[in-house]
Amino acid sequence: MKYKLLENPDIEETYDLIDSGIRKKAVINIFAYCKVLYEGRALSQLDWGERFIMLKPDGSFLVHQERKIDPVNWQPPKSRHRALIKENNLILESHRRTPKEKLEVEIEKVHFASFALAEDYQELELAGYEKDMGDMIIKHPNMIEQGFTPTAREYNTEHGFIDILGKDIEGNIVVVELKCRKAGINAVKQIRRYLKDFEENDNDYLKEVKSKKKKIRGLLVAPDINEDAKELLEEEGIEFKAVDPPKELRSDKKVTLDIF
Amino acid sequence: MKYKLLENPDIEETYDLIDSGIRKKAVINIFAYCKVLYEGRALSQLDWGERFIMLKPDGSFLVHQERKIDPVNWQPPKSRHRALIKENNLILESHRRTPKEKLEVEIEKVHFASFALAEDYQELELAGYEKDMGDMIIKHPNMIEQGFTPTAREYNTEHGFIDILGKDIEGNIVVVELKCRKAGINAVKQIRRYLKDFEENDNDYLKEVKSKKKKIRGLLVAPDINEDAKELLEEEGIEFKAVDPPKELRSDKKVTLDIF
DNA sequence: GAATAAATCTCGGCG
DNA sequence: CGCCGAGGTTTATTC
Repeated sequence: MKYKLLENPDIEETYDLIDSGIRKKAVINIFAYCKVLYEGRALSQLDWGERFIMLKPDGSFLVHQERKIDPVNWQPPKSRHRALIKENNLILESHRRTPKEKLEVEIEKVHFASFALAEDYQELELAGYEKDMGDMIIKHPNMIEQGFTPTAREYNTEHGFIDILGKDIEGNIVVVELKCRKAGINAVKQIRRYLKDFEENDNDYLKEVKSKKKKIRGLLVAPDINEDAKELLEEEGIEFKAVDPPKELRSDKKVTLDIF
Repeated sequence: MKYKLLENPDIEETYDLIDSGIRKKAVINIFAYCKVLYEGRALSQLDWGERFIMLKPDGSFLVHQERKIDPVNWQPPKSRHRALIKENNLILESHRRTPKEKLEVEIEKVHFASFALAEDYQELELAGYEKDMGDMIIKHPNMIEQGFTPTAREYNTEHGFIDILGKDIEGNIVVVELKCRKAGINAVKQIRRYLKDFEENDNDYLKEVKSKKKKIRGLLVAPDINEDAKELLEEEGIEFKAVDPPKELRSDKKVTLDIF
């Protein structure tokens, strides 16, 4: 189930929704009449009122009022949430170890609530960065590996653009994803998604692969990779090549929209 | 209508919901497959993916992914939003003048969308602040006015706690609201709400007022007050008394939960 | 883990 | 409008 939406649910229905939402690692959204208590790096209280509550699968917890960009109360990623029913009210608790802090939301009435599994493989790309790295690799394809030949740039798939598409020395297709900073797990998920899209969609490359018995390789190119990403990488048979971004990367440049 | 909730709406239904939500000054929440472009203090693009979008009536605009407490893209308060339909996709635009910046969200598919008018009269109360001011006034009630006598602290009403309840020299009831910083319009709304709650609910104070033909006065106590607040204050017949918070306010103190 | 630096920092206050 | 300072800053990087 991709999402679930409840209008005017009672406390128990909401409890079940939150509980299953947390287990599914979904994003939970609630509009409710509530009261908030925070104890940790500071101590604060927010009396009864109607707010928007968001629980994210990374352990973030947000309570938004109808003003401001920042939440009025929150808990950072990696916090642990749980729900419980006390005296016919719903209590949402979020804890963190270091520093020790606790957020407690008491809910009296829920207007609507939902959980949703968001498919999102994209990271925000600030202008200029990946672009510079791509330029460098198009210019010097041997940086990636001996005999690599780029065939397309920003190749469109259903879920976004493959940074560089190319062939290796044996004629296998290579799907290259560039990151100018240490690659995280999302970069690997992104390549995995592209490989899937690529294999599911008919295209000239795919015909060639099938007819000539060639492989499709996934290759992540970044200055470094973190532990989580490395694990998934090996699990998925995706490769990694350490490449530092060009040095002028950090220089201030005038960027305009036309680079897209 | 307090809120409206649409499941799996088409682009035009969503457009109508957003349009009326903005006019009603409601908070709008959307879960959708979208793409984001930002141009302003920086330049960024976020390719297609499923995200949570929130538009607030103060002009804030948030795009949340399923990680982090900060939005991946946003626009600050006082931005101007509008929706339009282009080639069967829904476009949400948000502009700001100084600095000039623009956020553009292109939406292809909406899973669910809502607007909601949140009743919320409370501001976050950080421990120690109002408390210190209250202590000072309980100790020296003449600071507020000659002959003022506190009768209750944190007096409970339906919509929160009245900071100090007391009597003036003529025996009229005084509802006192404390702010340790410059009071805004919300402080006045809060007193107005308390006065209403107080008058609607039976209690001993109210009986006394009725039997002895006394008045109920609203009094805002803060170091200063802004123009908006002053206007509403006079309109509502609520009074204001300038009082600076105690100087030790900023000192680090050990605070515990029992102060609430 | 702690320490450090950047951020479309945000938010409030004051001139 | 601007600058300045604080924040439960958050976030990523380095050690």
